[in-house]
Amino acid sequence: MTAAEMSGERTVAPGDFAADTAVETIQREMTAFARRARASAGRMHPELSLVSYTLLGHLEERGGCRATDLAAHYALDKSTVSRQVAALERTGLVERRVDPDDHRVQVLHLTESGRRILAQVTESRRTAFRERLADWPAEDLTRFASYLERYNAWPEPEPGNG
Amino acid sequence: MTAAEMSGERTVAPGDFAADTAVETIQREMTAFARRARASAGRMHPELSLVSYTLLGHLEERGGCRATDLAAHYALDKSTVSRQVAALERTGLVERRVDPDDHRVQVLHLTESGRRILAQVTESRRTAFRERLADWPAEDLTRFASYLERYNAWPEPEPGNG
DNA sequence: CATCTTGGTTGTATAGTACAACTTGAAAAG
DNA sequence: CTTTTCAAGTTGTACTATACAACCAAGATG
Repeated sequence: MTAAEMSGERTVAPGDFAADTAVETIQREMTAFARRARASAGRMHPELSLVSYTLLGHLEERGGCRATDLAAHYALDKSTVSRQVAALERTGLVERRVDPDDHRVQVLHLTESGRRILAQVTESRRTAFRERLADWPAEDLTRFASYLERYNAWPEPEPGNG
Repeated sequence: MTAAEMSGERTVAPGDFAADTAVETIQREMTAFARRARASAGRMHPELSLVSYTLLGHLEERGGCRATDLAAHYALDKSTVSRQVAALERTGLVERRVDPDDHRVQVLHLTESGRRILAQVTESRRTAFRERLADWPAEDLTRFASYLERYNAWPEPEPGNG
């Protein structure tokens, strides 16, 4: 056990070598993960890319929203979202309803098919994650989950909209 | 049995709801992170993409290796690596030396410039990560780091070479 | 030598992305 | 009520990362 660990919890300070190497490791591992995730998601579910999956997920969670909201939430350019949504509409997973109060706005909703596919992919992803995490002690899982939430809570700059 | 298990921690079992929601969270947060990482890395360092960065990093770590090794290590198709390396060579960050024992093989090495740029980007990434993790207790950092390593240790299928 | 294997490149196609220019409709300013 | 400004989306264009298939070149094996 390191001195840092023995002395209880401290925040990072210059010269804290254990924390330094931990930061290095986090950086390296997050990078490695990021590099792989897209391709591996694509291989797992050719029918729904990682991006489409997250967009559908947001629609389900929110019960429909505007393209602009998706762009803001996911730090994507509105043109990117426009094309993604167009593709999802073409494949019948999403439908647009013009907001009667503001004809510029198109509120996006999952279709029945969209809901079904999303559920399928969610289930299959869940299975994969479960398998991957099967040997983990429950306490480590909950800690890992909270670390990730905390890590991701950091605000990132947004393109096109920020 | 691990120390964790002895101390009352359990691995995931059906019906363990705390673990279930933790797995959900991990899935959601890893996904969110993966979606953002590339673009955010690109905004941080327009001069060196995430992929190029990791390739250079591997070259530095190994003190030079073959394109095929990079492809295997990063689960990339050899054509992808070929083009990435070609780009890195064009920008003078990498040089190739034909292996005298096997003229098919081109051993890749960082150039001085490559080493310098890599160091710069590493430093700037390190700073960003440090800032982001500044408020974390040291113990959480080391745990998070070890969770990530464990998570990433899971083998993923390789395209083109696997 | 003939064939197989290995390392690498090139042709082609696709997804995802951004930025800039544009359209359309709403809201604010005069 | 115009005119200007703003907001939501779309489209044109370009670029990166990627895969797969077809290929070439050079060793290795029969």
